[in-house]
Amino acid sequence: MPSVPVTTSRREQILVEAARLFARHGFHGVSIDGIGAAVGVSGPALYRHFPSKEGLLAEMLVGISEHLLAGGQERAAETTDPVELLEALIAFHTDFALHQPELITVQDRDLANLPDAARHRVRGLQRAYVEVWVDALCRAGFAANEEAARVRAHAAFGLMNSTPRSAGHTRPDVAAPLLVAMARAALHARV
Amino acid sequence: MPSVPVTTSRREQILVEAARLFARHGFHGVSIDGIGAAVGVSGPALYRHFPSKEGLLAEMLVGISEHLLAGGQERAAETTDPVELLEALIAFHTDFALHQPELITVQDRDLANLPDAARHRVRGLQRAYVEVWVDALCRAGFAANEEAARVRAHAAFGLMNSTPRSAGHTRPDVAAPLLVAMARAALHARV
DNA sequence: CGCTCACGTTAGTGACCGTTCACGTCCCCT
DNA sequence: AGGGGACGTGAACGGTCACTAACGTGAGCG
Repeated sequence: MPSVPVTTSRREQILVEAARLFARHGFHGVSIDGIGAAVGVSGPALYRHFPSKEGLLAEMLVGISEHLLAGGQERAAETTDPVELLEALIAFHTDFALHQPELITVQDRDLANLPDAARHRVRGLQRAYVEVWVDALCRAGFAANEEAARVRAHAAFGLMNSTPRSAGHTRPDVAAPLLVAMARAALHARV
Repeated sequence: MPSVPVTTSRREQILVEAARLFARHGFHGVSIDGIGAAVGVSGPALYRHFPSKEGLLAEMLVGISEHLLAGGQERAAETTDPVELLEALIAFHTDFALHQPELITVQDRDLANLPDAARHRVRGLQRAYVEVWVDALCRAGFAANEEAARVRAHAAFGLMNSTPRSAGHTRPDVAAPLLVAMARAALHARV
């Protein structure tokens, strides 16, 4: 019983291939026909599955934000000790960044291309995810105040999300412990 | 005698405003007319100063890469001790990222939109800049091999380049020491 | 003065692209 | 059997946009 469904629906195929293309060429650098071709159908067939090109992007980015927030909240619910929680958050986020580099890339490059409603939705989810980190950082005593905690959290994201830049050259199993150690050291660092 | 020229040429105006617009909306999300309007002329006047929209982007990205490489090589020439050199590189890069967040954003988001020749040029310059860091990291004993050093360097860039995400909310003079301390800790971290 | 050249302007033009339309096909369900 | 819905196709449409063309203007200068 595999953790990934054996029969990948057309919808999911489209989402996966679109993510790859968006990551490589940017939202506006990819055409509807291009996405269709990548999944073996052509052109306007996408409109059987998504309301528009922007709607496709919206589903992608909302999905990512929800996944991250859910993972963060799950760890926060399981772990009371803030230092331990940070450790779990680092492991979770690093794992995601290493296994889904395209999603990471699209997430912070093409947010601006979302229609207003979806963009606000994603921003809200992202803010909530950041708050999980900020709360842990404050409770752990690693940040003087929330502003500093936010800077630290974003810096850690930047660090862990660097994988799309150095991956391809590097196997995930060698990069992972390195990134985890670096993120931990950065978050613990006294200024 | 100001360090910034009093009379900003039209060319420079265009480069500055285009950087702001590209950072906010992405290369394909900004029209020639939009750039013109931002500098008070309209539309195709740009072609008096740049051969094409892609040429404008090329000049921008090549300029950034050259600036970073020059700064890195300068520090490397002045400093023999590798740990000290890393300190200088961190200060240099953090300062750039904090004061030019738009350039940082465009640099790693719109590389793919360059024509082939310019893109290879920029990639070469970036590689050379990374090599300055990799060399220092290896000599300092902070990385087991060049592969690990490259991962570390990219992770540090991601950390320092996070400023566009958390800036706007945060004054540079409070973020700077924090980012420097985090980058140092991350680079020194034992795995 | 009159030539030139740097710098603008407005009005096209051709290409691309998101989206819609009219139509076909195959499977499922009563 | 047959009807309907899910899914796909190719053709057309409308808008946007990079880029070009034709033209204007004013400053430097012999």
